[in-house]
Amino acid sequence: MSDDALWLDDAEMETWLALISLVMKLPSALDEQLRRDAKLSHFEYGVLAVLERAEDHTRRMSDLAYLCNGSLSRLSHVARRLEEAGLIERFACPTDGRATLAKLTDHGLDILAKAAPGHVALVRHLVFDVLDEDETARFGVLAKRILTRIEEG
Amino acid sequence: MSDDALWLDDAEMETWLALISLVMKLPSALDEQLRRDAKLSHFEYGVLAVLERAEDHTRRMSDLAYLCNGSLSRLSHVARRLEEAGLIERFACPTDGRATLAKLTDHGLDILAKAAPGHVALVRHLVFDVLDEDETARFGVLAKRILTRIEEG
DNA sequence: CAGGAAATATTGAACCTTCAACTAAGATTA
DNA sequence: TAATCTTAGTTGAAGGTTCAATATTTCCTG
Repeated sequence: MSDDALWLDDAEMETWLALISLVMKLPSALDEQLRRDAKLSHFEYGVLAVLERAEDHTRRMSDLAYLCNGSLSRLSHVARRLEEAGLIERFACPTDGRATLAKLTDHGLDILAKAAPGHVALVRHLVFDVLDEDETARFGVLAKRILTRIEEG
Repeated sequence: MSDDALWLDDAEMETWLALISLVMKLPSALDEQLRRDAKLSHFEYGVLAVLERAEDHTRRMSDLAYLCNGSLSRLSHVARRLEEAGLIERFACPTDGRATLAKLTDHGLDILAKAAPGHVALVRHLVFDVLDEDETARFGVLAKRILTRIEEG
């Protein structure tokens, strides 16, 4: 970690304040819409969405946690609630006795399909309606660069 | 809200996944360092940092909540804990009987000063070490544009 | 292959945030 | 100015997340 430059200059501070505000406010905005339209948190929506794209609508808990950007413990609690609500089911992995597989149920797929259009519309409204094609690409590149740093830690 | 384009194209999806991962992982990264070095959450650090820059190290609760990107209720709970820990104090506003003012104590300032270098170093490491001057400016502009949308909602 | 180390997942407790209800004070208006 | 509306803040309960401890299985090593 570079310790030389010990404070942020004005331009850096301006960008940092924008980023940190974005980071703190985007989740609430997404949660609000999903909670209202589908009684799901954004994290729960993410779990369903990842499963929907997975082979046989099934994934290992630990893979799922990674793909959903959450801890395994967090996922485990959420999975219990989703299972109780009948949106997913869990069962032992046949090839690795330690692993648990989570699978999207038909009901879960229904709920996801009902929630998705409103969610996508919001994402488009908040992000892609204000970024042109070029800006979208550049923004993604920079976000990924920061993300890589975070994941290295 | 535009309802026309109902799904994200590949480039948009790529950028969206990067952004949402960033949004979900940055807080934990910041929390971890601050928790370890100063026993503060990032939100608590933000409260102290905003007060430090305020006139007389004092601000109204509602202004503070806005500047910290949190709800007034959240701030109220956090302020109680910070007050119990002696990092801030609260007192009635002399000019508006409804308002409460929060003020950074000397002890709070000490704790903040102890936490700041590590925090800034982490921010620099995660963000500004991987963005040049031009990228920093552009990234800030785009983040602010999205932020504006969120705040309009 | 026995024993220890690492990986996978769950659980309960502690902690934090959100939500809704409530108190109190200032602003508005009839 | 009395009645009402709005603004500011706090609080307790409900719900979600983190952290540490635990159980179980697999992998590795001597």
